Amino acid sequence: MADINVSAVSLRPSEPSNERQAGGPAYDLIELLFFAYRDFIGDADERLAGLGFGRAHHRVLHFVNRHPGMRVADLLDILKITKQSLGRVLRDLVEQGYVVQKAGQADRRQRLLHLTAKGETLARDLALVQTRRFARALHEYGPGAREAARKFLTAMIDPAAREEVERLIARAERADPKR
Amino acid sequence: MADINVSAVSLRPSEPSNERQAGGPAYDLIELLFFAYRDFIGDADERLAGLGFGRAHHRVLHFVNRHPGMRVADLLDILKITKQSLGRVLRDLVEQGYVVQKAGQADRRQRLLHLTAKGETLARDLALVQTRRFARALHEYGPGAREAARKFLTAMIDPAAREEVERLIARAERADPKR
DNA sequence: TAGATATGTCAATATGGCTGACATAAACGT
DNA sequence: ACGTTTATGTCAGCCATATTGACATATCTA
Repeated sequence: MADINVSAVSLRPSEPSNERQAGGPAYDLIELLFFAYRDFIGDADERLAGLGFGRAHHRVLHFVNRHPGMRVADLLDILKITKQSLGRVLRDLVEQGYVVQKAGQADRRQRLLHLTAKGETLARDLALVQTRRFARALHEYGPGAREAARKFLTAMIDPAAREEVERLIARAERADPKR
Repeated sequence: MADINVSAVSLRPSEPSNERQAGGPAYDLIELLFFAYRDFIGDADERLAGLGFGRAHHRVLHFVNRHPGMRVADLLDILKITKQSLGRVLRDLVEQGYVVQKAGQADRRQRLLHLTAKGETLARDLALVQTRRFARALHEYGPGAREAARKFLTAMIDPAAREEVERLIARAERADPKR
């Protein structure tokens, strides 16, 4: 592999040569993100497994909690899965009393999604263990750490999707400005 | 949900009240990490799909590339999957000439894993698109960004697993100090 | 030589994705 | 008012990737 660094991208162009080499794949970061996400997800996985739920259920709980009254189509857009895949987990969640669907008042074709009290409790529990992980990771950095993390994670998202995600978050925060 | 913030964790204890409320779930960060990881993984997914490979193949390629000569048992430990699950993807990769297995010289029961030139090329290609994403996300921060990201991601990993991951990365970097 | 270890493989099962086809109800446009 | 589009649901079947338990083989180790 003589050309190992040919198409390399400089990670820190402003840094000359002191620490580590700037070119070449950032294997360490790739690996760390892999493990970080594995454990981040693992927090919730344990709790969910006890209820017979999987990650698909978690994602639905999360987004419905965060955007109460969202349409099924919105959820499909966000999760980028098919109606059929969503249908299965949504049915589980409705049958077991975590989610309710209410017909839209303006457009009665819509089945607007809401969590029940039971669903909200679970969603919050799941979010809190994950929040605790973020809190621990950001603890030692200064006051700007949270904003920095937010900016960094945003920059990791596809430019095409970024705006949409930012709008999504802004909307949720407007709806619930307390947190 | 009267007790909504009871078990909340402060994200920025040093920050009084200026920006956002410190208590309560960090829904924004949770969501951003979800999308960031989705897109991060998506970079490689596209490339892999063209070859008929999935994420399982990618993980094997990555870790074998990073730790040449690793044992099957080591890989099972890292990936936390079963022998049977690994077996399938490993067979694919061997049959299609991305991975070779060499009997250990000390212990001939071992089937030490190596990438072929073809495998190395693919592994590097995959790593480079992901590196580019990191580079873009860290670009605007200063020279310390890479180390900060590394520290942050490390802190996101389970304390129990952290040491092992750090050892893993350190070992790989010792073996390939150039990058 | 008797275990223990490293690996491989078989059969069966579960989850969570997918596609394509089709159904229903409601809204919308002309 | 009728036809089309939209929002949703559902059926049947397929695929990838994970699981467990059992068992086989080769090799090392005491």
